[in-house]
Amino acid sequence: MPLPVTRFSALADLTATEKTALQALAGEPVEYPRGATIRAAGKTHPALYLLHRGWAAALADFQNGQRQVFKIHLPGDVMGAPSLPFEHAVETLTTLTAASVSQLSLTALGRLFAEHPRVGALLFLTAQEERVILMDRLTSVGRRSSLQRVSALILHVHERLSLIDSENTSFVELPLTQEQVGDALGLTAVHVNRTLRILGDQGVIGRRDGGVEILRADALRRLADIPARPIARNPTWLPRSR
Amino acid sequence: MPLPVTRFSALADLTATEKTALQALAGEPVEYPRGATIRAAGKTHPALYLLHRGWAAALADFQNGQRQVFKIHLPGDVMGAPSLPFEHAVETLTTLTAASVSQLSLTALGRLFAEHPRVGALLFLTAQEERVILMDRLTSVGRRSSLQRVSALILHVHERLSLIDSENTSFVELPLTQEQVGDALGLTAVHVNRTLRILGDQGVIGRRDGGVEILRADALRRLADIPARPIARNPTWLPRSR
DNA sequence: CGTAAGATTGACAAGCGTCAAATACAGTGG
DNA sequence: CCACTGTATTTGACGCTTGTCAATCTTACG
Repeated sequence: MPLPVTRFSALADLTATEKTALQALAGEPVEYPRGATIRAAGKTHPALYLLHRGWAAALADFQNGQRQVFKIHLPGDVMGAPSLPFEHAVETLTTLTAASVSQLSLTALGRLFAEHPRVGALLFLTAQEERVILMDRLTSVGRRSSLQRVSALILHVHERLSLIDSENTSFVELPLTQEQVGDALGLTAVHVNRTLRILGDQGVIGRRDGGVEILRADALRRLADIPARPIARNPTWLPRSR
Repeated sequence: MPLPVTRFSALADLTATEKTALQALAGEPVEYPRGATIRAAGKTHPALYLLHRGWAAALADFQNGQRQVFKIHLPGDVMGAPSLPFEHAVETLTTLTAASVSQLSLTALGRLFAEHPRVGALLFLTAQEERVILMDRLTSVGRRSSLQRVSALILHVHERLSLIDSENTSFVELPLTQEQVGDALGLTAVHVNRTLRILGDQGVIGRRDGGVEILRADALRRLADIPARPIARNPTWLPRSR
Protein backbone atom coordinates (compact mmCIF):
# COMPACT_ATOMS: atom_id res chain seq x y z
CA MET A 1 0.00 0.00 0.00
CA PRO A 2 1.59 3.28 -1.08
CA LEU A 3 1.80 5.77 1.72
CA PRO A 4 1.81 9.58 1.72
CA VAL A 5 5.27 9.79 0.36
CA THR A 6 3.57 11.20 -2.71
CA ARG A 7 3.11 14.46 -0.99
CA PHE A 8 6.77 14.87 -0.17
CA SER A 9 8.21 13.62 -3.39
CA ALA A 10 6.91 16.74 -5.09
CA LEU A 11 9.25 18.72 -2.89
CA ALA A 12 12.31 16.55 -2.63
CA ASP A 13 13.71 13.07 -3.20
CA LEU A 14 13.65 10.89 -0.12
CA THR A 15 16.04 8.13 0.82
CA ALA A 16 14.71 4.65 1.49
CA THR A 17 15.37 5.11 5.20
CA GLU A 18 13.37 8.29 5.27
CA LYS A 19 10.50 6.65 3.47
CA THR A 20 10.52 3.82 5.96
CA ALA A 21 10.53 6.28 8.85
CA LEU A 22 7.52 8.02 7.38
CA GLN A 23 5.61 4.79 6.92
CA ALA A 24 6.35 3.87 10.51
CA LEU A 25 4.16 6.76 11.67
CA ALA A 26 0.94 5.19 10.46
CA GLY A 27 -1.20 2.87 12.58
CA GLU A 28 -3.83 0.36 11.50
CA PRO A 29 -6.21 1.77 8.85
CA VAL A 30 -9.84 2.07 9.90
CA GLU A 31 -12.71 1.95 7.42
CA TYR A 32 -15.39 4.66 7.47
CA PRO A 33 -18.62 4.91 5.45
CA ARG A 34 -19.50 8.09 3.60
CA GLY A 35 -20.52 10.94 5.87
CA ALA A 36 -18.79 9.60 8.97
CA THR A 37 -17.07 11.86 11.45
CA ILE A 38 -13.45 10.86 11.88
CA ARG A 39 -12.72 13.46 14.51
CA ALA A 40 -15.03 16.19 15.79
CA ALA A 41 -13.94 19.77 16.36
CA GLY A 42 -13.51 20.59 20.03
CA LYS A 43 -12.05 17.22 20.91
CA THR A 44 -9.12 17.48 23.31
CA HIS A 45 -5.60 16.25 22.55
CA PRO A 46 -6.04 16.42 18.78
CA ALA A 47 -4.35 13.64 16.85
CA LEU A 48 -2.97 13.33 13.33
CA TYR A 49 -4.57 11.18 10.66
CA LEU A 50 -3.54 9.81 7.32
CA LEU A 51 -6.08 9.35 4.56
CA HIS A 52 -5.28 6.09 2.74
CA ARG A 53 -8.28 5.79 0.47
CA GLY A 54 -11.32 7.93 -0.32
CA TRP A 55 -12.13 11.59 0.15
CA ALA A 56 -12.56 13.59 3.33
CA ALA A 57 -13.13 17.19 4.38
CA ALA A 58 -11.89 19.39 7.18
CA LEU A 59 -14.62 21.79 8.24
CA ALA A 60 -16.18 23.74 11.08
CA ASP A 61 -19.81 24.10 12.09
CA PHE A 62 -21.17 27.31 13.56
CA GLN A 63 -24.25 28.03 15.58
CA ASN A 64 -26.63 29.42 12.96
CA GLY A 65 -26.06 26.28 10.95
CA GLN A 66 -23.35 27.90 8.89
CA ARG A 67 -20.43 25.76 7.89
CA GLN A 68 -17.00 26.31 6.42
CA VAL A 69 -15.05 23.68 4.54
CA PHE A 70 -11.35 24.37 5.05
CA LYS A 71 -9.80 21.60 3.04
CA ILE A 72 -10.76 18.80 0.72
CA HIS A 73 -8.55 15.84 1.54
CA LEU A 74 -7.41 13.30 -1.02
CA PRO A 75 -5.62 9.98 -0.50
CA GLY A 76 -2.13 10.51 0.87
CA ASP A 77 -3.11 13.63 2.82
CA VAL A 78 -2.17 14.11 6.43
CA MET A 79 -5.26 15.37 8.23
CA GLY A 80 -5.69 17.26 11.46
CA ALA A 81 -2.32 19.02 11.53
CA PRO A 82 -3.77 22.53 12.02
CA SER A 83 -5.14 21.47 15.41
CA LEU A 84 -1.80 20.23 16.76
CA PRO A 85 -0.79 23.44 18.54
CA PHE A 86 -4.14 23.69 20.32
CA GLU A 87 -5.82 22.03 23.25
CA HIS A 88 -9.02 21.47 21.30
CA ALA A 89 -9.36 20.33 17.72
CA VAL A 90 -10.09 23.25 15.43
CA GLU A 91 -11.68 21.31 12.59
CA THR A 92 -14.04 18.41 12.20
CA LEU A 93 -12.80 15.67 9.88
CA THR A 94 -15.56 14.02 7.88
CA THR A 95 -15.54 11.48 5.10
CA LEU A 96 -16.96 12.55 1.75
CA THR A 97 -16.86 8.99 0.42
CA ALA A 98 -16.20 5.66 2.03
CA ALA A 99 -12.66 6.01 3.25
CA SER A 100 -9.78 4.31 4.97
CA VAL A 101 -7.96 6.31 7.62
CA SER A 102 -5.17 5.56 10.05
CA GLN A 103 -3.91 7.54 12.98
CA LEU A 104 -0.35 8.86 13.03
CA SER A 105 1.66 8.51 16.19
CA LEU A 106 2.70 11.89 17.56
CA THR A 107 5.53 10.33 19.50
CA ALA A 108 6.85 8.89 16.28
CA LEU A 109 6.42 12.30 14.69
CA GLY A 110 8.60 13.83 17.39
CA ARG A 111 11.21 11.13 16.79
CA LEU A 112 11.01 11.84 13.08
CA PHE A 113 11.99 15.47 13.65
CA ALA A 114 14.93 14.31 15.76
CA GLU A 115 16.20 11.47 13.59
CA HIS A 116 15.32 12.74 10.12
CA PRO A 117 15.66 16.51 10.19
CA ARG A 118 15.39 16.63 6.43
CA VAL A 119 11.93 15.13 6.66
CA GLY A 120 11.15 17.56 9.47
CA ALA A 121 12.03 20.44 7.20
CA LEU A 122 9.86 18.93 4.47
CA LEU A 123 6.94 18.73 6.88
CA PHE A 124 7.51 22.41 7.53
CA LEU A 125 7.44 23.08 3.80
CA THR A 126 4.22 21.14 3.19
CA ALA A 127 2.63 23.24 5.93
CA GLN A 128 3.65 26.31 3.98
CA GLU A 129 2.13 24.84 0.86
CA GLU A 130 -1.12 24.43 2.74
CA ARG A 131 -0.95 28.05 3.78
CA VAL A 132 -0.67 29.07 0.15
CA ILE A 133 -3.65 26.93 -0.78
CA LEU A 134 -5.65 28.73 1.89
CA MET A 135 -4.35 32.08 0.72
CA ASP A 136 -5.52 31.29 -2.80
CA ARG A 137 -8.90 30.31 -1.53
CA LEU A 138 -9.10 33.42 0.59
CA THR A 139 -8.52 35.49 -2.52
CA SER A 140 -11.14 33.47 -4.34
CA VAL A 141 -13.74 33.92 -1.65
CA GLY A 142 -12.91 37.52 -0.86
CA ARG A 143 -12.51 38.98 -4.30
CA ARG A 144 -14.00 36.79 -6.99
CA SER A 145 -17.39 36.10 -8.50
CA SER A 146 -19.10 32.77 -8.06
CA LEU A 147 -18.12 31.75 -11.59
CA GLN A 148 -14.48 32.36 -10.77
CA ARG A 149 -14.62 30.60 -7.43
CA VAL A 150 -16.19 27.47 -8.83
CA SER A 151 -13.72 27.43 -11.71
CA ALA A 152 -10.81 27.75 -9.31
CA LEU A 153 -12.09 24.88 -7.20
CA ILE A 154 -12.49 22.57 -10.17
CA LEU A 155 -8.99 23.33 -11.39
CA HIS A 156 -7.50 22.96 -7.94
CA VAL A 157 -9.04 19.55 -7.44
CA HIS A 158 -8.04 18.51 -10.93
CA GLU A 159 -4.46 19.49 -10.31
CA ARG A 160 -4.31 17.62 -7.05
CA LEU A 161 -5.87 14.52 -8.59
CA SER A 162 -3.24 14.65 -11.30
CA LEU A 163 -0.49 14.63 -8.70
CA ILE A 164 -1.86 11.40 -7.26
CA ASP A 165 -2.80 9.71 -10.51
CA SER A 166 -0.69 10.68 -13.46
CA GLU A 167 -3.17 8.89 -15.75
CA ASN A 168 -5.65 11.54 -14.79
CA THR A 169 -7.80 12.87 -17.62
CA SER A 170 -9.98 15.93 -18.07
CA PHE A 171 -12.67 14.39 -15.90
CA VAL A 172 -12.69 15.75 -12.37
CA GLU A 173 -14.28 13.60 -9.73
CA LEU A 174 -16.14 15.74 -7.22
CA PRO A 175 -17.93 13.67 -4.59
CA LEU A 176 -19.24 16.75 -2.77
CA THR A 177 -22.82 17.87 -2.56
CA GLN A 178 -23.40 21.31 -3.99
CA GLU A 179 -23.98 22.45 -0.45
CA GLN A 180 -20.49 21.27 0.51
CA VAL A 181 -19.00 23.03 -2.49
CA GLY A 182 -20.79 26.14 -1.31
CA ASP A 183 -19.41 25.69 2.18
CA ALA A 184 -15.92 25.61 0.71
CA LEU A 185 -16.43 28.68 -1.46
CA GLY A 186 -18.61 30.88 0.70
CA LEU A 187 -21.66 30.39 -1.48
CA THR A 188 -25.08 28.84 -0.97
CA ALA A 189 -26.01 25.51 -2.51
CA VAL A 190 -28.57 27.28 -4.68
CA HIS A 191 -26.00 29.63 -6.08
CA VAL A 192 -23.47 26.86 -6.68
CA ASN A 193 -26.13 25.15 -8.72
CA ARG A 194 -26.82 28.25 -10.78
CA THR A 195 -23.10 28.74 -11.32
CA LEU A 196 -22.50 25.16 -12.44
CA ARG A 197 -25.39 25.46 -14.87
CA ILE A 198 -23.90 28.60 -16.39
CA LEU A 199 -20.48 26.96 -16.79
CA GLY A 200 -22.25 24.00 -18.35
CA ASP A 201 -24.41 26.13 -20.67
CA GLN A 202 -21.31 27.96 -21.84
CA GLY A 203 -19.67 24.67 -22.67
CA VAL A 204 -16.77 25.27 -20.31
CA ILE A 205 -17.48 22.13 -18.36
CA GLY A 206 -19.60 19.05 -18.83
CA ARG A 207 -21.46 17.59 -15.90
CA ARG A 208 -21.88 13.89 -15.43
CA ASP A 209 -21.73 11.15 -12.84
CA GLY A 210 -20.17 12.45 -9.67
CA GLY A 211 -18.03 15.15 -11.20
CA VAL A 212 -17.34 17.49 -14.06
CA GLU A 213 -15.57 17.19 -17.38
CA ILE A 214 -13.24 20.02 -18.23
CA LEU A 215 -14.15 20.97 -21.78
CA ARG A 216 -12.37 24.28 -22.20
CA ALA A 217 -9.42 24.30 -19.84
CA ASP A 218 -8.19 27.65 -21.11
CA ALA A 219 -11.49 29.37 -20.37
CA LEU A 220 -11.58 27.77 -16.95
CA ARG A 221 -8.06 28.92 -16.16
CA ARG A 222 -8.79 32.41 -17.33
CA LEU A 223 -11.76 32.52 -15.01
CA ALA A 224 -9.96 31.05 -12.01
CA ASP A 225 -7.06 33.48 -12.46
CA ILE A 226 -4.75 31.75 -10.01
CA PRO A 227 -1.11 31.69 -11.10
CA ALA A 228 0.83 28.50 -11.64
CA ARG A 229 3.17 27.92 -8.75
CA PRO A 230 6.14 25.80 -9.78
CA ILE A 231 7.72 24.00 -6.85
CA ALA A 232 11.38 24.55 -5.98
CA ARG A 233 12.46 20.92 -5.78
CA ASN A 234 15.28 19.81 -3.47
CA PRO A 235 16.12 23.26 -2.10
CA THR A 236 19.79 23.48 -1.26
CA TRP A 237 19.26 24.70 2.27
CA LEU A 238 17.58 21.48 3.41
CA PRO A 239 19.63 19.53 5.94
CA ARG A 240 21.44 16.49 4.65
CA SER A 241 19.67 13.10 4.76
CA ARG A 242 20.67 10.82 7.61
CA MET B 1 17.12 43.72 21.01
CA PRO B 2 14.58 40.98 21.71
CA LEU B 3 14.19 38.60 18.82
CA PRO B 4 11.21 36.56 17.66
CA VAL B 5 11.47 34.13 20.48
CA THR B 6 8.16 35.60 21.59
CA ARG B 7 6.38 33.66 18.98
CA PHE B 8 7.73 30.31 20.13
CA SER B 9 7.49 30.87 23.84
CA ALA B 10 3.71 30.72 23.53
CA LEU B 11 4.12 27.11 22.42
CA ALA B 12 6.99 25.84 24.51
CA ASP B 13 9.87 26.83 26.75
CA LEU B 14 13.17 27.12 24.95
CA THR B 15 16.61 26.49 26.32
CA ALA B 16 19.21 29.23 26.19
CA THR B 17 21.05 27.32 23.47
CA GLU B 18 17.94 27.11 21.37
CA LYS B 19 17.29 30.81 21.77
CA THR B 20 20.84 31.56 20.69
CA ALA B 21 20.47 29.33 17.66
CA LEU B 22 17.30 31.17 16.67
CA GLN B 23 18.94 34.57 17.03
CA ALA B 24 21.80 33.37 14.87
CA LEU B 25 19.43 33.14 11.90
CA ALA B 26 18.93 36.88 11.63
CA GLY B 27 21.13 39.14 9.56
CA GLU B 28 21.62 42.90 9.77
CA PRO B 29 18.33 44.80 10.16
CA VAL B 30 17.43 47.13 7.31
CA GLU B 31 15.23 50.20 7.78
CA TYR B 32 12.26 50.80 5.50
CA PRO B 33 9.92 53.79 5.32
CA ARG B 34 6.15 53.29 5.35
CA GLY B 35 4.77 51.83 2.13
CA ALA B 36 8.04 50.28 1.00
CA THR B 37 8.18 46.93 -0.75
CA ILE B 38 10.42 44.54 1.15
CA ARG B 39 10.03 41.73 -1.35
CA ALA B 40 7.81 41.64 -4.43
CA ALA B 41 5.68 38.66 -5.38
CA GLY B 42 7.13 36.74 -8.32
CA LYS B 43 10.72 37.18 -7.21
CA THR B 44 12.77 34.01 -7.62
CA HIS B 45 14.52 32.19 -4.80
CA PRO B 46 12.24 33.60 -2.09
CA ALA B 47 13.95 34.39 1.18
CA LEU B 48 12.80 34.59 4.78
CA TYR B 49 12.51 37.83 6.71
CA LEU B 50 12.16 38.80 10.30
CA LEU B 51 10.21 41.88 11.29
CA HIS B 52 12.04 43.59 14.15
CA ARG B 53 10.06 46.80 14.45
CA GLY B 54 6.95 48.24 12.81
CA TRP B 55 4.08 46.71 10.89
CA ALA B 56 4.06 44.97 7.53
CA ALA B 57 1.62 43.13 5.30
CA ALA B 58 1.80 40.09 3.05
CA LEU B 59 -0.42 40.58 0.04
CA ALA B 60 -0.96 39.85 -3.63
CA ASP B 61 -1.94 42.15 -6.46
CA PHE B 62 -4.11 41.01 -9.32
CA GLN B 63 -4.64 42.40 -12.79
CA ASN B 64 -7.90 44.30 -12.39
CA GLY B 65 -6.31 46.19 -9.55
CA GLN B 66 -7.76 43.85 -6.99
CA ARG B 67 -5.66 43.04 -4.00
CA GLN B 68 -5.71 40.52 -1.19
CA VAL B 69 -3.99 41.02 2.14
CA PHE B 70 -3.01 37.62 3.50
CA LYS B 71 -1.39 38.55 6.74
CA ILE B 72 -0.77 41.54 8.94
CA HIS B 73 2.72 41.18 10.37
CA LEU B 74 3.72 42.47 13.79
CA PRO B 75 7.18 42.73 15.34
CA GLY B 76 8.67 39.30 15.94
CA ASP B 77 6.95 37.76 12.93
CA VAL B 78 8.81 35.64 10.42
CA MET B 79 7.73 36.81 6.99
CA GLY B 80 7.82 35.12 3.62
CA ALA B 81 7.62 31.52 4.78
CA PRO B 82 4.65 30.58 2.55
CA SER B 83 6.83 31.16 -0.51
CA LEU B 84 9.63 28.84 0.57
CA PRO B 85 8.42 25.74 -1.29
CA PHE B 86 8.04 27.66 -4.55
CA GLU B 87 10.32 28.98 -7.24
CA HIS B 88 8.63 32.37 -7.22
CA ALA B 89 7.51 34.37 -4.22
CA VAL B 90 3.78 34.06 -3.70
CA GLU B 91 3.26 37.23 -1.70
CA THR B 92 4.50 40.75 -1.73
CA LEU B 93 5.83 42.01 1.59
CA THR B 94 5.12 45.68 2.22
CA THR B 95 5.64 47.91 5.21
CA LEU B 96 2.55 49.47 6.78
CA THR B 97 4.64 51.73 8.97
CA ALA B 98 8.31 52.56 9.07
CA ALA B 99 9.89 49.23 9.88
CA SER B 100 13.09 47.38 10.57
CA VAL B 101 13.56 44.06 8.82
CA SER B 102 16.37 41.54 8.61
CA GLN B 103 16.82 38.59 6.36
CA LEU B 104 17.00 35.08 7.78
CA SER B 105 19.63 32.73 6.47
CA LEU B 106 18.07 29.66 4.89
CA THR B 107 21.26 27.69 5.33
CA ALA B 108 21.13 28.46 9.03
CA LEU B 109 17.48 27.41 9.01
CA GLY B 110 18.45 24.05 7.57
CA ARG B 111 21.11 23.68 10.22
CA LEU B 112 18.54 24.60 12.85
CA PHE B 113 16.34 21.68 11.81
CA ALA B 114 19.35 19.37 12.05
CA GLU B 115 20.83 20.61 15.31
CA HIS B 116 17.72 21.67 17.19
CA PRO B 117 14.95 19.32 16.15
CA ARG B 118 12.75 20.61 18.94
CA VAL B 119 12.88 24.07 17.39
CA GLY B 120 12.21 22.49 14.01
CA ALA B 121 9.06 20.92 15.40
CA LEU B 122 8.06 24.29 16.85
CA LEU B 123 8.52 25.90 13.46
CA PHE B 124 6.18 23.25 12.11
CA LEU B 125 3.66 24.10 14.82
CA THR B 126 3.77 27.83 14.20
CA ALA B 127 3.06 27.11 10.55
CA GLN B 128 -0.04 25.21 11.68
CA GLU B 129 -1.07 28.17 13.79
CA GLU B 130 -0.84 30.33 10.72
CA ARG B 131 -3.06 27.90 8.87
CA VAL B 132 -5.68 28.25 11.57
CA ILE B 133 -5.51 32.03 11.39
CA LEU B 134 -6.16 31.76 7.66
CA MET B 135 -8.96 29.28 8.25
CA ASP B 136 -10.60 31.70 10.64
CA ARG B 137 -10.31 34.49 8.15
CA LEU B 138 -11.68 32.28 5.41
CA THR B 139 -14.75 31.65 7.55
CA SER B 140 -15.01 35.34 8.21
CA VAL B 141 -14.82 36.31 4.58
CA GLY B 142 -16.92 33.44 3.29
CA ARG B 143 -19.74 33.39 5.76
CA ARG B 144 -19.94 36.57 7.76
CA SER B 145 -21.38 40.06 7.39
CA SER B 146 -19.13 43.08 7.15
CA LEU B 147 -19.88 43.97 10.79
CA GLN B 148 -18.68 40.55 11.87
CA ARG B 149 -15.58 40.59 9.70
CA VAL B 150 -14.41 43.95 10.93
CA SER B 151 -15.08 42.94 14.54
CA ALA B 152 -13.08 39.76 14.09
CA LEU B 153 -10.15 41.67 12.62
CA ILE B 154 -10.07 44.17 15.46
CA LEU B 155 -10.13 41.41 18.05
CA HIS B 156 -7.51 39.38 16.22
CA VAL B 157 -5.09 42.29 16.07
CA HIS B 158 -5.80 43.16 19.68
CA GLU B 159 -5.03 39.64 20.77
CA ARG B 160 -1.79 39.56 18.86
CA LEU B 161 -0.73 42.93 20.20
CA SER B 162 -1.38 41.65 23.71
CA LEU B 163 0.93 38.73 23.10
CA ILE B 164 3.75 41.10 22.24
CA ASP B 165 3.04 43.74 24.83
CA SER B 166 1.44 42.50 27.99
CA GLU B 167 0.78 46.11 29.02
CA ASN B 168 -1.62 46.31 26.15
CA THR B 169 -4.87 48.13 26.81
CA SER B 170 -8.23 48.28 25.10
CA PHE B 171 -6.80 50.55 22.42
CA VAL B 172 -5.99 48.73 19.20
CA GLU B 173 -3.45 50.33 16.93
CA LEU B 174 -4.41 49.84 13.31
CA PRO B 175 -2.03 51.54 10.91
CA LEU B 176 -3.87 50.31 7.84
CA THR B 177 -5.85 52.41 5.43
CA GLN B 178 -9.48 51.43 5.20
CA GLU B 179 -8.69 50.16 1.75
CA GLN B 180 -6.09 47.80 3.20
CA VAL B 181 -8.55 46.60 5.81
CA GLY B 182 -10.97 45.94 2.98
CA ASP B 183 -8.28 44.05 1.09
CA ALA B 184 -7.84 41.82 4.12
CA LEU B 185 -11.55 41.20 4.62
CA GLY B 186 -12.85 41.03 1.08
CA LEU B 187 -14.65 44.36 1.33
CA THR B 188 -14.32 47.71 -0.40
CA ALA B 189 -12.86 50.71 1.35
CA VAL B 190 -16.23 52.39 1.16
CA HIS B 191 -17.96 49.55 2.92
CA VAL B 192 -15.26 49.29 5.57
CA ASN B 193 -15.90 52.93 6.31
CA ARG B 194 -19.64 52.41 6.63
CA THR B 195 -19.05 49.41 8.87
CA LEU B 196 -16.66 51.25 11.16
CA ARG B 197 -19.15 54.08 11.45
CA ILE B 198 -21.90 51.68 12.50
CA LEU B 199 -19.67 50.03 15.11
CA GLY B 200 -18.79 53.50 16.33
CA ASP B 201 -22.42 54.73 16.37
CA GLN B 202 -23.42 51.68 18.37
CA GLY B 203 -20.74 52.45 20.91
CA VAL B 204 -18.97 49.15 20.38
CA ILE B 205 -15.74 50.83 19.42
CA GLY B 206 -14.31 54.31 19.61
CA ARG B 207 -12.24 55.65 16.76
CA ARG B 208 -9.25 57.87 17.32
CA ASP B 209 -5.69 58.42 16.19
CA GLY B 210 -4.50 55.52 14.11
CA GLY B 211 -6.70 52.85 15.63
CA VAL B 212 -9.81 51.93 17.55
CA GLU B 213 -10.72 51.75 21.19
CA ILE B 214 -12.61 48.64 22.22
CA LEU B 215 -15.52 49.93 24.27
CA ARG B 216 -17.72 46.86 24.52
CA ALA B 217 -15.49 43.81 24.19
CA ASP B 218 -18.37 41.40 24.83
CA ALA B 219 -20.43 42.82 21.97
CA LEU B 220 -17.40 42.71 19.71
CA ARG B 221 -16.66 39.09 20.57
CA ARG B 222 -20.27 38.11 20.06
CA LEU B 223 -20.13 39.65 16.62
CA ALA B 224 -16.80 38.13 15.64
CA ASP B 225 -17.93 34.68 16.77
CA ILE B 226 -14.53 33.07 16.61
CA PRO B 227 -13.84 30.61 19.41
CA ALA B 228 -10.99 31.02 21.86
CA ARG B 229 -8.21 28.62 20.98
CA PRO B 230 -6.10 27.81 24.02
CA ILE B 231 -2.61 26.64 23.11
CA ALA B 232 -1.34 23.24 24.18
CA ARG B 233 1.96 24.31 25.72
CA ASN B 234 4.98 22.02 25.72
CA PRO B 235 3.30 19.07 24.02
CA THR B 236 4.81 15.81 25.24
CA TRP B 237 5.56 14.49 21.78
CA LEU B 238 8.11 17.20 20.98
CA PRO B 239 11.66 15.87 20.69
CA ARG B 240 13.96 16.54 23.63
CA SER B 241 16.07 19.74 23.60
CA ARG B 242 19.69 19.31 22.62
C1' DC C 1 -42.91 1.20 -4.69
C1' DG C 2 -41.81 4.59 -1.23
C1' DT C 3 -38.79 7.58 0.94
C1' DA C 4 -35.14 10.73 1.69
C1' DA C 5 -31.33 13.30 0.02
C1' DG C 6 -29.88 16.09 -3.32
C1' DA C 7 -30.44 19.00 -7.52
C1' DT C 8 -32.95 22.45 -9.95
C1' DT C 9 -35.66 26.48 -10.84
C1' DG C 10 -38.22 30.83 -9.92
C1' DA C 11 -39.47 35.10 -7.45
C1' DC C 12 -37.99 38.31 -4.45
C1' DA C 13 -34.95 40.67 -0.93
C1' DA C 14 -30.70 42.36 0.95
C1' DG C 15 -25.95 43.32 1.47
C1' DC C 16 -22.26 45.00 -0.64
C1' DG C 17 -20.03 47.17 -4.79
C1' DT C 18 -19.71 51.10 -7.92
C1' DC C 19 -19.53 55.77 -9.02
C1' DA C 20 -19.04 60.31 -7.76
C1' DA C 21 -18.44 64.23 -4.92
C1' DA C 22 -17.20 66.47 -0.63
C1' DT C 23 -14.39 66.70 3.35
C1' DA C 24 -10.54 65.91 6.45
C1' DC C 25 -5.70 65.24 7.10
C1' DA C 26 -0.57 65.03 6.62
C1' DG C 27 3.40 66.44 4.63
C1' DT C 28 5.95 69.96 1.93
C1' DG C 29 7.79 74.23 0.59
C1' DG C 30 7.59 78.98 0.96
C1' DC D 1 2.62 80.12 10.13
C1' DC D 2 0.24 79.31 5.97
C1' DA D 3 -0.92 77.82 1.39
C1' DC D 4 -0.67 73.76 -1.50
C1' DT D 5 -1.03 69.11 -2.75
C1' DG D 6 -1.88 64.41 -2.57
C1' DT D 7 -3.79 60.84 0.18
C1' DA D 8 -7.30 59.04 2.99
C1' DT D 9 -11.94 59.34 4.84
C1' DT D 10 -16.74 60.09 4.51
C1' DT D 11 -21.33 60.23 2.55
C1' DG D 12 -25.10 59.59 -0.89
C1' DA D 13 -27.52 57.37 -4.81
C1' DC D 14 -28.05 53.43 -7.33
C1' DG D 15 -27.27 48.71 -9.27
C1' DC D 16 -25.88 43.95 -9.22
C1' DT D 17 -24.52 39.68 -7.29
C1' DT D 18 -25.74 36.62 -4.11
C1' DG D 19 -28.88 35.01 -0.42
C1' DT D 20 -33.55 33.52 1.02
C1' DC D 21 -37.67 31.04 0.60
C1' DA D 22 -40.34 27.76 -1.51
C1' DA D 23 -41.74 24.45 -4.78
C1' DT D 24 -40.65 20.80 -8.02
C1' DC D 25 -37.89 17.31 -9.98
C1' DT D 26 -34.38 13.57 -9.94
C1' DT D 27 -31.84 9.97 -8.12
C1' DA D 28 -30.34 6.40 -5.03
C1' DC D 29 -31.72 2.91 -2.32
C1' DG D 30 -34.22 -0.04 0.89
